[in-house]
Amino acid sequence: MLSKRQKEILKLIVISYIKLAHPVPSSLICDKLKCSSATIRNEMMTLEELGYLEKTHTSSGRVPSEMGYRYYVDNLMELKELNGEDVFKLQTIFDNQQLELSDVITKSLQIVADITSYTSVILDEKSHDNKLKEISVVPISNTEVVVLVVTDKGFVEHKDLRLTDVSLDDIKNTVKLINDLIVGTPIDEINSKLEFEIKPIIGKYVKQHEMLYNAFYDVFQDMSTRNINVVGKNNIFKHKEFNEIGKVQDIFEKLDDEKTMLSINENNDQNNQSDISVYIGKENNLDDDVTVIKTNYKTDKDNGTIAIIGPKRMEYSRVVNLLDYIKKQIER
Amino acid sequence: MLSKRQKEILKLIVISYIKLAHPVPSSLICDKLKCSSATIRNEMMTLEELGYLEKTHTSSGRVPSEMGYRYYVDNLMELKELNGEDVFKLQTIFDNQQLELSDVITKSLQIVADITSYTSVILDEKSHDNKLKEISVVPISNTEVVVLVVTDKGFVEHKDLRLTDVSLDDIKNTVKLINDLIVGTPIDEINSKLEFEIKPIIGKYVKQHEMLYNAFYDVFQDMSTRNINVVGKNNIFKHKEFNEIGKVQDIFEKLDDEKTMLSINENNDQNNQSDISVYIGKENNLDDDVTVIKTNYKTDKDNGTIAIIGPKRMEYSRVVNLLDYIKKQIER
DNA sequence: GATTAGCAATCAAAAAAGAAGAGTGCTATT
DNA sequence: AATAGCACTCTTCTTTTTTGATTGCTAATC
Repeated sequence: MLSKRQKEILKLIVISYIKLAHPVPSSLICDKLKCSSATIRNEMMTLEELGYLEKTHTSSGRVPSEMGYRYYVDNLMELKELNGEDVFKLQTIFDNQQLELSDVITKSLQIVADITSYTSVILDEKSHDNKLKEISVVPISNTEVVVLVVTDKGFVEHKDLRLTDVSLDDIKNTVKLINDLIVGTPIDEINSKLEFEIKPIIGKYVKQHEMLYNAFYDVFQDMSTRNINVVGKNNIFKHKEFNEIGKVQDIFEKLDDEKTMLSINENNDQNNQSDISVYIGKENNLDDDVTVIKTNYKTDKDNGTIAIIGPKRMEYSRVVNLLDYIKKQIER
Repeated sequence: MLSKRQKEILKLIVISYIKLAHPVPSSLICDKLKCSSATIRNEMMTLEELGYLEKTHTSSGRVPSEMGYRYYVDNLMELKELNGEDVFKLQTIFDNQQLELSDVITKSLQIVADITSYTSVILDEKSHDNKLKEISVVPISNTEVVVLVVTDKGFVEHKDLRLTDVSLDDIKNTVKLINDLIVGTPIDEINSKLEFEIKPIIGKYVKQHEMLYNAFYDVFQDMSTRNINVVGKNNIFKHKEFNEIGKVQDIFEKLDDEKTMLSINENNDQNNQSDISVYIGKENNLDDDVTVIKTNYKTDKDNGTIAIIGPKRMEYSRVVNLLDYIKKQIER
């Protein structure tokens, strides 16, 4: 258990380090607390022994350890009101009634990336909980047809079919079959229905049924994959912890890697009242030198995760506030 | 006018420098030509005076100048057969009949980026020469409607409309109007027709006509913008000319900048038989340290530009060959 | 007259050495 | 328990030295 003064010192060190990006010397703390640097040094020593602080070399100031950041986030961080300017910039997005939900999310996280210099991530299940509403067929020439798939929440996907392989009638019949039999089915269950209910029937009377089946399979498959959107990647360059070319490359490659990015959504810890999770350094699967702050959102149309990635030396409270604000706004 | 031997030496220096990424010493050349290093040094001196070569410092080997690269590309480069392995990898894409054209282009340029370690760019006019084929309306709930716009070449765009603002009938009538009056119009001319032929009519009887007009305007606007697709950005990290963090950042920012990327398509020089253009260093608008090699393609569906971006020390002949091959394949 | 051998001169890059400064840990004192 | 004082450590910056690659020039050779 840390003493009150120890907490105070830890907090000041974390805050100073976030601001200055430089190991914090005892002198800097003793200015703010009314005691001498020697006293602070003693406390810093014990905080280091306890694992909350680290040194970069024997005679350097102190830097928060991951455990130190964790303690700060869990116990010391104050969530003040969101900065007025930040709110103002975001509000222009939320007030714009013209925008579709997905645009609102992207644009607001673009703004967060811009104002914080961190990197935003949006993971959404394009068609979570969407059900097939209607498939329509639009012939566009003698040799080509466009098939349009619409869900009950307004999500649309399309696919071109060439008539060299299948006849227009076969397509129309197949689509009618799908419309009759599996409209209303959730998107992620459609492909099994397609296989067991549609395929056997079209198999009988459609010549190139294999090809037709594959085309629809692809469309539905595509609809049920997750969307990954990373905004403000170039902000990575702005932080001094990533001033080494190999480091930046590493992170860029991870930001481009689907598996890694989808893993942001995985370890959902429930024990968090505000529903915003912070993963510091080794706690995330991305990179030991970054922190990921994320939250999930649910709307009647969509379901997804938004996250901010930055150096461990991140403005934790500001980012938590921003995410919280955005989450609430998009859930309205 | 360069002597035969001077050409030989320039060519060898360019090739060696491309391979070794290190100023080329006279000794390296005299191994290949049968004469002494002193002779080569003399020739190198005159080539430098003429502007084809440069030194990094007084006693360094020689590096091709931009003029040297230019001379190499215009006069010395041999376009041998495309490497069998390269062809093989690409062929798997072109042989796949299932893929849509845009996927074929993206995937083949993805492969080029992978095998060369350069960066690929695809600029396409989504709906170049596309004409409006049909607009259809799919109601998806009591409060929401999806409007689908399809062109004669199978390009699809959609837009969600909320019924809080406009009635379903108003939408249907407007769509009928558009279908009756401006189907067949090229996409990039539609918005002026929309303004002068549709807006006045709906203005009379639709309450929220402004909002409805804007919605359609947005869709068509969106359809007539150009698509920019950059593949293999992270390959930038792999070249030693970009081993400085500021340099990489610069290039990344340019690769993300629409204006800069669209400018790749601008200066079209016709005097090039093979239709493949090479812009070395200052010749391009991107960055003095890169070369851009590009070509335009035309198909019945689409019209666009593909380009490869790499260091000036680029495998010119290989890239030209690859682009030429891809261009021919997609134009089939 | 072109080519070559030989050699001093040049400069980058790497390694070593030195100087300055920031900040600590420890000890003795308040 | 808190503090003043000071030697010690280690980084960073600057300077010097060393090494090695490669050139340009001169004089000899083909």
